[in-house]
Amino acid sequence: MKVKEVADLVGISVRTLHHYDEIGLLIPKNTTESGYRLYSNSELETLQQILFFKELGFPLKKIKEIISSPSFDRGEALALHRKMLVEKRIRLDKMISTIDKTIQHAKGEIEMSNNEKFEGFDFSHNPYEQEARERWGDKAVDESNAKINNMSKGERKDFEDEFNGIYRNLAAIRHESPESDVAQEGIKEWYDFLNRMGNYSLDAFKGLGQMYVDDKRFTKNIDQFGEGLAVFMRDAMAVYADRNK
Amino acid sequence: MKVKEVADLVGISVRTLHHYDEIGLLIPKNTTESGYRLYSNSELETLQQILFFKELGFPLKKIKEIISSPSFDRGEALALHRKMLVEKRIRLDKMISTIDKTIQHAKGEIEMSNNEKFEGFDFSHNPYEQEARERWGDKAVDESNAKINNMSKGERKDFEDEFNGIYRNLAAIRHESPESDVAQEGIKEWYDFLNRMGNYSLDAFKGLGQMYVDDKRFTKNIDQFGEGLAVFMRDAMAVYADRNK
DNA sequence: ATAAAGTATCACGTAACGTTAGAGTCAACA
DNA sequence: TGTTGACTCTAACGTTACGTGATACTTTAT
Repeated sequence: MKVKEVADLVGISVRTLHHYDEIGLLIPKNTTESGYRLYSNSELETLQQILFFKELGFPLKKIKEIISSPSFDRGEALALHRKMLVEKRIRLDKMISTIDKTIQHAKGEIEMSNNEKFEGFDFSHNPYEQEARERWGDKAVDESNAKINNMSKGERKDFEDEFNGIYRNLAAIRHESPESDVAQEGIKEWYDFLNRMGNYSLDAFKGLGQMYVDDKRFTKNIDQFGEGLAVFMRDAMAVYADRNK
Repeated sequence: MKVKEVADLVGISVRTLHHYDEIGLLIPKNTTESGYRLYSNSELETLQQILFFKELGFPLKKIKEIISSPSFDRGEALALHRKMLVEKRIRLDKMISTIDKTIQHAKGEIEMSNNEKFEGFDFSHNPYEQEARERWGDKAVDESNAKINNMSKGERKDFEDEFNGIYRNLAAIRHESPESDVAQEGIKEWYDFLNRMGNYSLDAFKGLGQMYVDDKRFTKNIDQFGEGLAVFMRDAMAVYADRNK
């Protein structure tokens, strides 16, 4: 399919497709001899994913990261999309009921607090970030665990090997400065690994690091690999998060 | 209330409030001696309206026009908001069912056409424009009539006087060129008048003009004010629409 | 075969803020 | 009562996600 066909099908502009090509978000692999972009069926599916993420308020840069990640799992993404769309609908319902209340309020039928007037509006920045923050505490761990529990024995072994490998590596370099290249490379591995499990924003990642120190259960587990590793990781994770946002 | 209180309450940034002040969308009437912005309760309500319109995808410029219009009716706006939010929820439901289908499709359980893959995504530009387009045919007229029927006798008289005045003026200048200043000024009056009734986009306005000629019932009515007025209005309306978008 | 419609690549424009930067303000605490 | 620390101001440049031409080539329709 050529640009305009695609654009009309999904209700976006040709310029938008050009733009997605420019920034490397959706580059059609095929072109005619004359240089016309040709979109395959699979590229249409990717476009669908992109639009889902967009509807959920993700910036294009993030979308690119997500879908071009080798660990990107279409099925998982679809499930997440569904979940977030449902949440969005809940918010919409709240807004509708807020309007109904406001209409009554305008008629002088009921009282309304300032807080009530804005129910459903508190998208504090980004719904995804909100999700991420919810995952800070235990959710992320729970979800990771659930994922691990669903693995076959072989998969689990591979997983644990990789996990331990990263930790051992970090333990080995824990006396370096958290800003050093070697530390940042090690922590990047950790970040990438985590993002193959759950979905961590940089803020969430930073918060997670803080938790390694604040929550003694974590500290204890982590420091088994080497005394002071938790503190080192927290610092390196903070540096990593600040540098990459 | 001071900026940050407001910002935190509604979940937007302080910068956003500053911005709304800069562009004249929401200027707090009160300030402390030291120049701190102070938001009153009524300004909070205006902010609520602004955020509703924003959620519906209106650009700030349009929002400013709407809420600062002397004919802006809070009650009517709330009703419209409600309607559009419900529509948006319907679209969300479609997207959710599209996802469900896609998940099944991914499992190889069902077939899916390209069109199906994008159901719920066809926000061809702006949901508001869609509404406007729906109103082209008769809806606008119906709604205007409904509004007129709800008027008191005095109001209706004023309304008819203004209406007739505009038409008589247009009839008087119908031999000028549709591009002339005098024609464009006359047609602007008509556009403004209509927008005090319903809500016409420029495209809708242009389409309405075309209808004046296509639909003989309209032509007949309009030409009572002067032979050829319908055609003149259609042309002038098209020019006006094209120039102002 | 010639216009109309589609496509391509620059490249500048725009909307709605984000993000410093530098400086004044205010309540609270030592 | 001096000094933080949280908040506020204005000013101005940066950013995201395209919009909007301008100019030139290609394909489709008549």
